[in-house]
Amino acid sequence: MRIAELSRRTGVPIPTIKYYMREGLLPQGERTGPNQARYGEEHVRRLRLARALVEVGGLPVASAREALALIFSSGVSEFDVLGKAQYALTPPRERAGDGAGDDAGDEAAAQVDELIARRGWQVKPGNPARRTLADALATLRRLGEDDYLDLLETYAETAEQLADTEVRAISRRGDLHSMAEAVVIWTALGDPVIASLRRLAQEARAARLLGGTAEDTS
Amino acid sequence: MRIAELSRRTGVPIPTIKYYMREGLLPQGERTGPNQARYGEEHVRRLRLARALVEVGGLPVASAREALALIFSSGVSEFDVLGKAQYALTPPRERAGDGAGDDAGDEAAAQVDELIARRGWQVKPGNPARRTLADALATLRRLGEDDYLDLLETYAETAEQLADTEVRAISRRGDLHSMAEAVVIWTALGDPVIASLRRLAQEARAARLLGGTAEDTS
DNA sequence: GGATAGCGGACAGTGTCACTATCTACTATG
DNA sequence: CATAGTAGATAGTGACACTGTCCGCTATCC
Repeated sequence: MRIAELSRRTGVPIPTIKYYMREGLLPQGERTGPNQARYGEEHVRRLRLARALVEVGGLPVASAREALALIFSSGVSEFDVLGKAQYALTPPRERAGDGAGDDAGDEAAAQVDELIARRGWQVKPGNPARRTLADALATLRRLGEDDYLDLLETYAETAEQLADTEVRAISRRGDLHSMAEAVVIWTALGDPVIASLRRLAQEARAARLLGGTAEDTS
Repeated sequence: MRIAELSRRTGVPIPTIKYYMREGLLPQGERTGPNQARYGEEHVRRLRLARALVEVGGLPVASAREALALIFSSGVSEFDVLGKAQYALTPPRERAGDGAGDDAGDEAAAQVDELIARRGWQVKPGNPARRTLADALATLRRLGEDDYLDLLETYAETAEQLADTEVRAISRRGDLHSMAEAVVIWTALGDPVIASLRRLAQEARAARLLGGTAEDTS
């Protein structure tokens, strides 16, 4: 198949496909001449995947490249697919702002460690989610929301349930490639799915508790 | 207080503060002369909030403005704080790509409606989370992950638990202003907190189930 | 009272990011 | 052999979130 068909089948404009190739999200097609190449089903799949990560998952192109490289490489064992995917999928974050004499950050980091230990979780010290979580907690604390501890407990409990179901579902996959793919897809797309469901459930619960009606306020 | 102190106390550079004022995230200070103004505690609080929404919550500046306007206005009843906050906090999304003969979108939208109905949730038809969720599900379907139904059920269940705890916590706040603030903060910052916890729990669960160790793979 | 630092406001500039457009030389196909 | 399509290179675009600079004025310290 040539590039026009690749574009038609995926809905991605040709210039964008070329851009993705330049950026390493897609490999070159099989060359048949100085200005001709052929693309196969793997290109279709990989392009769809790239599009999903960038558009729905909101990943930066560089992170999508990492994630795709992970999926379509052969050097991963099932023991570190997940870790590597998490590294690839977490866009780099700069150190959060250090105001004057601000120790909220350190306290939050300690709190994260404590939470992980208390739950009996085995988490690598380099997992970027530690940092993200600590940053968010530090911010919460700076905003005076220091009564977040019970909410955090609920969140952690909930996250455990999610992770349990997810890891079980993933481990049912046959081959390693399919597992890696599922890990990336669900890590990246699970976030918006969960966020949406949370909002929907919030509105429903609020309507019930506060007696609001289902009228549109727009 | 003058702008230098405002900057010092919040860690936000002066040019950025000026920019936020231009963009309506912060109101003008109380003028004391043609080129002098005074800022109060409310400015500090509002600036910290703005910063948190943009930096940690990842909101576009325009959405942060909406959310702040909601908090610091008086015309909201407790019945629609949540709905309005959700509208304000959901960055506008364009219609997802329509490839050739693609009905995954419609099917996904129907699936969302069905899920909401089955759960007995009362959700306004205009809630933007419907669209986000439908888009994500459609993408999943296009990627061939059509076995997501049981996972979705777990997610929905989980979201309900979260929402229950959250709405209860919010409704314990005294005044409406504090409620509005909490809704915005927790809606925006809850997402990264939950996402991080999910990743941490995933790694822990995976280590347990697949027998991975806690070595660093970096 | 004069030097210095800081201020508010306007406006232009910067860096990043994800594309998008154009051009050239070449190829496939009716 | 005319037309449409192609690969690859390079430059341009538009959105976004700042950031820098300048002006005329003010506050404050010696």
